[in-house]
Amino acid sequence: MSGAAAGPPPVVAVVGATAVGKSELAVELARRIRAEIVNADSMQLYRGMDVGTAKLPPAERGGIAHHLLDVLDVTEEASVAQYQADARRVVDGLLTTGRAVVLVGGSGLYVTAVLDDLAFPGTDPALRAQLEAELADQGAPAMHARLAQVDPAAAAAILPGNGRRSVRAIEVVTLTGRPFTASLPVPTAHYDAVRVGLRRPREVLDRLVEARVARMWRDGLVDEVQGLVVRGLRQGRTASRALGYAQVLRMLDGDLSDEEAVAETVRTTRRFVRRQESWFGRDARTDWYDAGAPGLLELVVERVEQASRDSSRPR
RNA sequence: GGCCAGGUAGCUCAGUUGGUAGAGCGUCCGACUGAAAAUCGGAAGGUCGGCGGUUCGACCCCGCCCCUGGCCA
Repeated sequence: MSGAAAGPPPVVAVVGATAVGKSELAVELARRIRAEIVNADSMQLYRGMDVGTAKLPPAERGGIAHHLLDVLDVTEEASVAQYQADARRVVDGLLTTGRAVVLVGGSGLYVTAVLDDLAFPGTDPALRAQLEAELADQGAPAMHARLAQVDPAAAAAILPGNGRRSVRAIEVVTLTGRPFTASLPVPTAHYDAVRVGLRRPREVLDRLVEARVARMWRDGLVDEVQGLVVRGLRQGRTASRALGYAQVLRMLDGDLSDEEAVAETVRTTRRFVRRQESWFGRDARTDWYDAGAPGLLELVVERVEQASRDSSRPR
């Protein structure tokens, strides 16, 4: 034991499906390792989207600074590339001042964008709009066929029915003159992070989701959405599609009854949970923990400290 | 007790000149580079209520029975 302050402060990522308990663990962990928290949840970026995103209320943040929460207006479009730049800036700033980081969130691509080396090719709003109009007009298979002509490899990796991805690929090829990387590369770490994955049995998670959605309704999600409509939620391309928000909007339009909106939100959230597990589950660098197990915090703290010792040890 | 309508995938239901069954949702699995709480794909799953009969062959036609709902007594 040669005292503290050997290696660089740790970067810890807490990942896992919705409602598994990431936010709470992140706060406890941050207190223990004297870290600050960086949000990696695409919808918690929005100001005013609190109830429906299960954003931790300030009173429950344990005095820990939370970064990249409430940084977007509901009318602004979220973007991974923008998020990546912001998050990297925040993380680098913290590390520079010797502060540890807990990155927490359920948006898989966002987490990857921060932690791994991933460069996003540019975008062009006008071109994008034009391609999207063509997609709406001609359909996904037509766009895919077009992609096949300019970038056969990308076309092979993108399914014909997926118009969105075909459009983006065509955009990138047109803009850069280079092929679009349609398959995720073998990850190269940008930060030497400890990845803490939280999981629970499906049946448990499904019940938690159900309970969470019911609580959101009780806690005033409908009022929250009505307030956000005034601030332009309907015009917000990304925000208006958030789970729960999209369903309440349809309810306000009379397309769904109250009960149907709740049921639909539960249904789509469960689907989302499965996608999250699919995304996070394949990263072999993640250490998985049963989120319901006693002593979870100690296990995770131990893991982080061990990682710190390893990285400060001369090689 | 009589009449009518039903009984097909976990759920809701399609399925006519009789040729061993489909959809949506759910479930499981997966893809994913500027909307990612988005977008898209694959798979599993059925003694077609039961037993007989007609037929080369029955989810389909005939008979009996069971179950559900409704109407009439």
